[in-house]
Amino acid sequence: MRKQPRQARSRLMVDSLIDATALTIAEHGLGDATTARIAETAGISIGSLYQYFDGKEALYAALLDRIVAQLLALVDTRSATLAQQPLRTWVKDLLNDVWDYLEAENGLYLKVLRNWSQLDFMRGIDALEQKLLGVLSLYALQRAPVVSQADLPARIYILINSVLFTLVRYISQPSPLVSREALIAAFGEMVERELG
Amino acid sequence: MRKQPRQARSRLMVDSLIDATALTIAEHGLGDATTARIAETAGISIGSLYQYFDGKEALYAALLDRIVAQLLALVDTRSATLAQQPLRTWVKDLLNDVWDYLEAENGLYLKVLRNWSQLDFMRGIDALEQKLLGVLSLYALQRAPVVSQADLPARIYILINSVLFTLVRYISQPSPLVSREALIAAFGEMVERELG
Amino acid sequence: MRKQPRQARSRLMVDSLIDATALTIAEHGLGDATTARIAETAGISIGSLYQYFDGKEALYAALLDRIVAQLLALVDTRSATLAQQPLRTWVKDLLNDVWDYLEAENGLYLKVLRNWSQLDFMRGIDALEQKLLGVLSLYALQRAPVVSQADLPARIYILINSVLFTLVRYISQPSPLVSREALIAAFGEMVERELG
Amino acid sequence: MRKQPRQARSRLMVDSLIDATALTIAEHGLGDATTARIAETAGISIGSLYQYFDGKEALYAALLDRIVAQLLALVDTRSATLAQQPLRTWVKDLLNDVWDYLEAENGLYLKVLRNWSQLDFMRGIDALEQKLLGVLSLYALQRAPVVSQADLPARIYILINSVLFTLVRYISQPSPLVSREALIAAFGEMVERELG
DNA sequence: CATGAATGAGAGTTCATTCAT
DNA sequence: TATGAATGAACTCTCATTCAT
Repeated sequence: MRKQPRQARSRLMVDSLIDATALTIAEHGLGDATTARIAETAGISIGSLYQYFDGKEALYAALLDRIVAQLLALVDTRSATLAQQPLRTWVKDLLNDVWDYLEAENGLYLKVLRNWSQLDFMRGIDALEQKLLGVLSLYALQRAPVVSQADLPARIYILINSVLFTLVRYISQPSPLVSREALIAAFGEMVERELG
Repeated sequence: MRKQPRQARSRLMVDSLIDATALTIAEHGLGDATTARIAETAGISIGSLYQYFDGKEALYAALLDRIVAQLLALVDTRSATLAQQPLRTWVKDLLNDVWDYLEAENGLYLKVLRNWSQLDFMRGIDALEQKLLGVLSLYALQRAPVVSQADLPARIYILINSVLFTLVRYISQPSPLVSREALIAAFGEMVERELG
Repeated sequence: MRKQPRQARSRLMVDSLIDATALTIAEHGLGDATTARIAETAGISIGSLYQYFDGKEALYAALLDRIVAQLLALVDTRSATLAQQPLRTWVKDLLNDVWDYLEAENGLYLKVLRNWSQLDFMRGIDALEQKLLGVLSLYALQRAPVVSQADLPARIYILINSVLFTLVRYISQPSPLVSREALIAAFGEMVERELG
Repeated sequence: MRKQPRQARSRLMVDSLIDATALTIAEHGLGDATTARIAETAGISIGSLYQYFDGKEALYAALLDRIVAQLLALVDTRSATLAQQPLRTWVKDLLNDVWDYLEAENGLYLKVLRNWSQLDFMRGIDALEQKLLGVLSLYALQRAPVVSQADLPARIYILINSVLFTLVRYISQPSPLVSREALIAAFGEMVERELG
């Protein structure tokens, strides 16, 4: 990033450009998301775009960062209530949060994610994985400190990836064989079974 | 495909071009896989490339088709032995097959898959999903015909997607927390638990 | 031309290729008349095309030659009767011949001529002009040997060009203001007035 | 036209590109008038060319429009004096104007017109025909309101086309049999005879 | 003689990026 | 700081022509 957006105006500009990037990718696809279109969507000139971002790649990185940050925030918000309810319920609530996030604004972020390559998608999931690993490990320790924790990370790893990828896949391309409720319920049980 | 030149030569050319497409994507990424580079990798002229394929998109589609076909073949080959061994073992064997396939030739197909956008990746998985749904449904019916089959498709859907995406993710970017054996074993158990 | 088409087979081939050239230009326009399409229309391979013609330009030249030759033949055929009827009638008959020729086979040659550039069109008209100049000069000399012949060539030049270009224009893009009969009649009178 | 950049600069650019298009066609012929050559002749980059025109066809259309507009302007300018002189003189003056226009700048526009296909050439002549039809019809009505006007449009149609096409042909490829003066004089008389 | 696969120069066009204003 | 005209490398794709079979 070329400048530190310390000023309010800068922050607005940067946010507006990331918004525009998401909108443009969602509407035209990653391949046809030109800098010109992004700048136009943001309502600024191409020249200005380059004052806030080093180029297209920086824009994409910032968008991915934002999505990850927002997903992390969802987990953070839910974390507080983990101790007060069954794991299954907590998972369901969290998944509903994520679902709502992905479907918000006409599925804006979902469309972005669908255009993303596996490569970058996976890269972005790292942080999310770390966060959930922390939250769930703590939970497991408190509830069942006796359980051998040797394979706990492995289980959590599998669960997180399974749930996340399958969720994105389902929302993108829902199967007529499964309802949203059934999917979320199944995930809730699966997590509880593995960690409970 | 534009032409059907003399059978044998043609198939060789077509195969060689699909190979070249995979190699080029693996090496340069999808965005920098130009027709010129693909033709060069195949050792032919651009003009010839266009005698066998209508363009870049046709090349990509053919590559995806080939990968899906080969994955389907793996499942088909394993299908025969499903009745003769525990589901858990069968799943492990199949996953090892897939794993080997994805790692073959320096991870060629894995690299291709990583560069693929979520969108197209999912599209290609459809056929695989159908096939496994058939195989596993039959198995479940024969083993436990009593079990309520209402949510069987849902369970299979979740399992297939969970396993497949997580597998690609892990092979692409292995976690130090989980070993290959642990992952495969965990999947084997997960499948058996859900369908057994 | 690469070979002297002395043999019957060769003549057939050459004619067939010129036919194909005309058909292709008429259907696709000059810009999209590729050698591949011409060869395909002629029902032979591209390789064979190059055995009979040096290339695209040679093909075009041959087509133009044919059209000019056929127009010349029309004049020749009519020449015989010039002495036996009023000039006006003779002109009308000739123009009807030309008109029919241009409209024959779905306006094949007309379409070709419309796609031709002014440049080549004019080049081809030269021979026609010479021929008509000869025929009409002779006529004028015999009928009115007294008339000062100083500006006879000029008049004939103007008449031929006026009639020919306007004819092609009208057949290509008929004006609702003028009927075919009116146009031909007007030309007949114009010629008679100038040379009579 | 893709953009309307700051008025003055834009018009200059657009005009300069149309100039360059004419020059390039005149020098290399229509078939070899590539966008690269046009941009080079205009002294700008290809990218800039595409900021002002949608492509080659748009450039050609603009050039044809300009030529037609300039020919129309010649007629307009001369129209004022039609009532004050013999028709024959007026026609001669107008033809001299057109002649000078076509020969200006080393015959630039003449060369362009020669390279044009009959098809497009005719299309462009439409407007000219309409204009002259108006001017001459008015003249004919005022001078000889008694004359049956039924075939006036037909006569004018023939005259305009005859004169225009023959003029272009002659300037392109002058006949040694006819002088410029003789040609123009002959046209003057022909028009007067038909409409006088 | 006939074939048609192979060639590759060259076409039109796009777009990330720069920089004078 | 904002602008957007200018750039030109790079892209996809075409097609006249050749030549081994």
